[in-house]
Order: sequence, then structure tokens, then C-alpha cells
Amino acid sequence: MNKFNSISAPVIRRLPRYYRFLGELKEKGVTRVSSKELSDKMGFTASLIRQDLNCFGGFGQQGYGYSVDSLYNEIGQILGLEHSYNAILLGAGNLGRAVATHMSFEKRGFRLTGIFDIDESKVGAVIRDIPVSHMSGLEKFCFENHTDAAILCVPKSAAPELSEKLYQIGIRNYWNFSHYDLSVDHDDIIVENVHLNDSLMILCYRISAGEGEKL
Amino acid sequence: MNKFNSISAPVIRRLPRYYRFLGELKEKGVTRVSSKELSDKMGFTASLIRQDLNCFGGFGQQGYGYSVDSLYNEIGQILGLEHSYNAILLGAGNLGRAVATHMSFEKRGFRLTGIFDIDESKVGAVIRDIPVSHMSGLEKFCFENHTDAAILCVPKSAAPELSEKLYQIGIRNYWNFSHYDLSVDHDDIIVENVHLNDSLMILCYRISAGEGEKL
DNA sequence: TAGATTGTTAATCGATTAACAATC
DNA sequence: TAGATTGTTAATCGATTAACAATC
Repeated sequence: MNKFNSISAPVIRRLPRYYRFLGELKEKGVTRVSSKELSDKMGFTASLIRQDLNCFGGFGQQGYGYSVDSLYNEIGQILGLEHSYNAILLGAGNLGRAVATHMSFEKRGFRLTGIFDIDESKVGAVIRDIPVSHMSGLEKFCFENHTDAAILCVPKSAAPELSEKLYQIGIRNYWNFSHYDLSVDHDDIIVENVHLNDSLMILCYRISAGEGEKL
Repeated sequence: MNKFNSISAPVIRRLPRYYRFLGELKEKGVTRVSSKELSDKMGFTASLIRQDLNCFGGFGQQGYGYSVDSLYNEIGQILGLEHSYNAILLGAGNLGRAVATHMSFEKRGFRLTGIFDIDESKVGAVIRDIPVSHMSGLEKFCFENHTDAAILCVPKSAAPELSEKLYQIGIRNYWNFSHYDLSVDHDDIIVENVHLNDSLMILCYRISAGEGEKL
């Protein structure tokens, strides 16, 4: 419950995109940028960009534009990337392993502290310096190691029971790759869903509908 | 360019969710459902549900509700899941392998026909009955095998050049896991993005902002 | 028939765009 | 100073919700 509480969802969803484009400009050595230039690059209107950025404060300078470097940093701060939230991964199958090895958690405000699977044959394998533990040790682990968030890479069938367990343990933040809708059971949790099936079906729809525009 | 051309993006993005919940009801043996019941389950208002479904036709029956089975089938049809679009996977790293092994392409309107990687050491490996080919054979493959869509699981740095090549070959539909913005270069393509970094940063923001509501 | 629930129109709400005064 | 570009208010647009007549 801080000062950003009232920021609307569409604005928040655009922040990572700003962050990405500003990062690219930064790498190229660009030091200043106007909302008009960002607009051309990113495909948002300049007006929208100014509105969005102004939700958080006047980062620009009239007649000049925005400093790429400081705007990049500001957005990083707004996103909270300086945090280091402890996250555990549930499910060390293909998807879980890919997520564990593929993501730069440290650059996104997280730290991967534990990996759990129910399959004995996976226990002991080491992914990114972290050994896979058996699910039975989950409770003890969370008791001994403060855990901020859980990454759910388990099959849909395993999700209801597991998520209830995680909730009982006290975890309230979830990055959810399972196709189960966590928010059905509790409404005092934060869930960010990655529904790959849904995404693929939307692509299918758009191809089928012969639609060429962006969605 | 068909009759669904005018359906708005928010409606389309909700369709897979309807499909998912109706599938669950179907499995449970439920045969009819009212917009009110769906509303309670899914967290959309009953009004929104009726509006959404009516974009595509009057599937319901006044005083009765909707037939779970036929509504499920209708939405499947609207999504175009009966298609079998040929898709190739570019990049056989952790993420690519996870996507290849994890997804039920056939249930979502696709068929995985080829896997390509630039890394010689990955060539020859077999993922889901499909051998990984070297990227150099991409053009020939697409020439000989009709290809509808490309799944991009390559690093951001490789994406601009590769996507340009794919565009030249004639591919216009993309499921994009790379962090590169494909739509920057061409606007006559369909891109469905899965930006895992963005998703993780949004979770970080929401935890940091202490926001408990759904986004 | 009476009750229930849709399909659909109208009202509201919120997000985006346009415009422009402030100011660097 | 003059030109450029922001911050911010007002106008527009679109999506969601509410209401209710149609009808099963």
C-alpha cells in the first residue's frame, strides 16, 4: 500500500516495455529522447507516453525531453527491480528447468532460492547451482528460509492442492505457469499468470480470422 | 478477413479462458450453465459474459442458459482449433525444448513440423519425434514443407536477423518468446508475444506496490 | 402459465487521444 | 529570445455494467 497504489493496470503493463526500449537506447549511447521519438519507436502515442510517465512524477524537461539514463533508472525503481525477493520453483520438468535456467531473476527483482519436485528421479539434480529437493521438504524449507514468492511449473492437476499448501505456508505471491486459476480460491494473493495455452490459442484465432493488425 | 474481423481484442483474449472453464465443466459432467453461474466461477460479470458470447451468435437459450457442450465446441470453432497449422520452432535451447515438449499443439490448432538451431552440438537431437536441424537448412525446409507459423525461442540478439529471414521466406505468423519486438520491422505480420521478463517484472512491481488486487 | 435467463439497448465508467498553456 | 517539448486539462473513444424487454 504505497503511493503507486492507484496506478491502473494498463499503465503498469506498459512499464516493462518502456524499460526495455529505454535499455536499448541506453546501450546505443542515446542520452535524451522525446515522447515523440519514443512514440515512433514503440508504437504508443506520444500523448499516452507522457500520461503514463506522469503517473509517477515529472521525469521530463520541457523543451528538452527525457534523459534516457535517469528515466531508465526511474522506471526500474518504480518496478521495484532493486528488490531481491526470494522465490522458490515448484516443478522441475521441462518448463520448470527452462524457467530456472533461462531467466535473469537478479535483474528482475528476484532470487531463486529453492527448487522442488514430487518426482524422486528428479531430486538431486542441480539446476543453476540449486539442487532439486523433494516436495516433502517444502514446509521445512520455507520455515527456515524466508520465501516471498512461488513459481508454479506443475501440471494443472497438481496445482489446486499445491497452491493450497503454499497458501497455508504463507506465500501470497505467485508466478503461475500452471493452467489452474489460482485466484479462484483466494483473493488476497498476487498472481501473475503465464498461460501458454491461452497465448497459443489466441495466435490460432488471429491466424484463422485472417487478422493482420496488432492485438 | 472473415466475419469475426471486428471482434475487439479484449473479447478475443477472454475466449481461451471461457474455453478452459467450459472444458472443466464438461469434464465434471455439467450439461448446462447460466451466465450467472459462469460469472461466479470465472470472476467476470454475467453481463460481460453475455455480451462476449453474443459477438459470435446467440448460443444461449432464454430461461435456460447455455449448453456446456455446444458452447465449448462453438468457442473451439471460433478460436479455429480445428486447424492444423504447420509451425516450426527456432531455437532448441532450454526454452525451446520446454515449449516443444510441454505444449499440446494438436489441441490448439497447430502441428510442430520442424526444429532448428544454429548450434551444431544441438543438431541431431530428437525432441518429440522431431530431429533438430541446423539453421542453414531452414530455407530449403520451408520451400519443401508449407509452413504457417514460426515459434521464436532464440536470444534477443539473434531475433532481428532471423525474423527478417523468416519474413523473406514468407512466414507471417509468429509466436514470439524472444525479447525482440518483431512488429517494429513489419506491420503485416501477426505476432503473439510471450515476454517472460515483462511478466516477471510486473509481478515484482505488484509485490513492491503491496497491491493485493488482481491486475 | 410463471420463472428464469438470454439478447440487446442504454448508461456508466475508464482509458486514450488531442490540445494547449507552462516553461525549459 | 524563439523553438521545442513537457505536464495537464478537456474531448473522444471504447469497453464494461446495468437494465429490461423478449422468449424459452
